[in-house]
Amino acid sequence: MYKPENANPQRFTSYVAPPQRDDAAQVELLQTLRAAEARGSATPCPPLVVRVNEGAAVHFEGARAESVHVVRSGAFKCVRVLEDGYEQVVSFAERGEVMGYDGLYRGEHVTTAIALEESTAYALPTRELDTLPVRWPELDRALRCAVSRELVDAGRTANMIAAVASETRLARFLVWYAERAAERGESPRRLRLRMGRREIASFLGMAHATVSRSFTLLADHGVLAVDNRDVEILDPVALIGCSRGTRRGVDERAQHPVALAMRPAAPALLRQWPLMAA
Amino acid sequence: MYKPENANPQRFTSYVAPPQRDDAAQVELLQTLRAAEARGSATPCPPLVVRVNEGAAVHFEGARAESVHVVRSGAFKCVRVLEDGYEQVVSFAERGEVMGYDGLYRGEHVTTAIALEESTAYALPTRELDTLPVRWPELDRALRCAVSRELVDAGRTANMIAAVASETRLARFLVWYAERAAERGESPRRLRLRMGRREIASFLGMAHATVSRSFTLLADHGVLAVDNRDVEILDPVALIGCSRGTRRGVDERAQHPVALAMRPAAPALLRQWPLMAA
DNA sequence: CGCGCGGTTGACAATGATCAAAAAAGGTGG
DNA sequence: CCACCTTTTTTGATCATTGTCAACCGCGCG
Repeated sequence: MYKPENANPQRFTSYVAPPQRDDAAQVELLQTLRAAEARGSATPCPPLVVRVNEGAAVHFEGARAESVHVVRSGAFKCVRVLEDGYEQVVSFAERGEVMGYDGLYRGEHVTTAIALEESTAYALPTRELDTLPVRWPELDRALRCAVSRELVDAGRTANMIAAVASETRLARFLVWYAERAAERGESPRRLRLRMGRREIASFLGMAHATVSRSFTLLADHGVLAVDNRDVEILDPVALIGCSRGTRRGVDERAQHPVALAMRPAAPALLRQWPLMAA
Repeated sequence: MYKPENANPQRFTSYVAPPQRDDAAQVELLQTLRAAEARGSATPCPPLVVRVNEGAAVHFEGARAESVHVVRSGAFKCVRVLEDGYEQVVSFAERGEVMGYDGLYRGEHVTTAIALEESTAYALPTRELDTLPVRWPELDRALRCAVSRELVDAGRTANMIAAVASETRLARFLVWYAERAAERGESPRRLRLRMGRREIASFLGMAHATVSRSFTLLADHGVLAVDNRDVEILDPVALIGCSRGTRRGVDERAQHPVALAMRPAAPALLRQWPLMAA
């Protein structure tokens, strides 16, 4: 999915506040990583908090992996710039998600983590990761869990990209995004996308024009109400149906993919989806 | 990428040897996880070793995540079965790679790990993961590193699937596969694919017919010698060129993608590729 | 020997990438 | 507040790529 139009890699001229030790952020960090029991016991290592504004990066592809980051507020995209300058979005991260853990393997970050808006992140020095379990067992456990979640998301990402139809890809993306919103306690129906069409396109492995088209297609069928980056899910059942991407039967050949997806999805799937509870 | 032809999920009738504690496997496990310094210090937790033959699974999607697995020998595929029965291959794992770590997040495995041939794996009980750092620091560190590697691979996977041209996808897959072979000390030029065309297709998000076509295409151009699952890389430079998937310029429109990829790749990229050393 | 399976190849329709341009949104300065 | 610029998004038109269907081949196995 190379698009030469995208050939100007972002220049990181934006302001990056120098990281500072922040005692008050201790409990926060643990809570952010959604460890249920965040005991405020004293730890010898108050976390670093980094503040960046839109377009700035907390770590760079190829740079020594000195820390792993946890999103505290805002949103990030993790990208790799390919040889021809195309910016491949590998993942999106919001509150509670880990970025840069993949840098531990070789000691170099393999992605650049760029803020999509004014954001903050915790920085966990990789040096201190070895001793973390003894110094702060709860955090260690929470971090493990968060990394596991990254792997889950990676699998889902593959699942999104691998889908045949472009509407299916977008539908899966939206379902995923809505679930994440629900997990953060936000509305799973009224979504505010933190990223542009081009970034969604790069993430899903398609042309940005096709992303746009898929949005309008779903909107035309009454599944979504799209207002730029504000997306409202009008018909969750249809969206899920579309995300399931069932192949058309031979006899249904003439019909439209989206129309076909309108038939109700499996009840089991629906029940476990937060959208349906709302 | 749904293919109804693939709608018969594997029946797991194959033999699975009951796991057994194996004292002798202690050092092995550490070495397998490629920790440089594997001290043979006594640990209170001799690893479990599981033996499976082709088609059998070490863990199932949806089952309680009681252990994380590390491949000791052989090869595995990690799959998710979608609602319509299509088997999506999420990852391939060979010696030293971690499977099922994504199960920690929810306590349930999200993939089924199926052996592609007669294989063995270590099972690390998730219960013991909390105390692992104190009981066996080296292993903990090695495991962290291996998990990090999984994340790196996940990013590369996305990179493979997201590529536009089918030959590019396959080329990236082969480059990745060759690098892994090299890391395991095997030849990076003579590859034995452990998986079938259909599994490659599912992994790369394309139709199996297209995978087959891409193989023959690369073979016709002298890049590969393909004999079923035995693939020899005849022209590494061309393969890398193809994997870089540079878009054709406007004037080169008439030429064939593979032919265009024949031009030499960036020296920096080549130097760091194990193929070129051989 | 026939059967089934995995792989290859052919033909065809259609999806989506690409090129291109218009329209909308956001930001800046008068 | 409006004109003006840039960026993002939408929409249009065209054509190659690839998914789909289907036939065929080679191989191992019962």
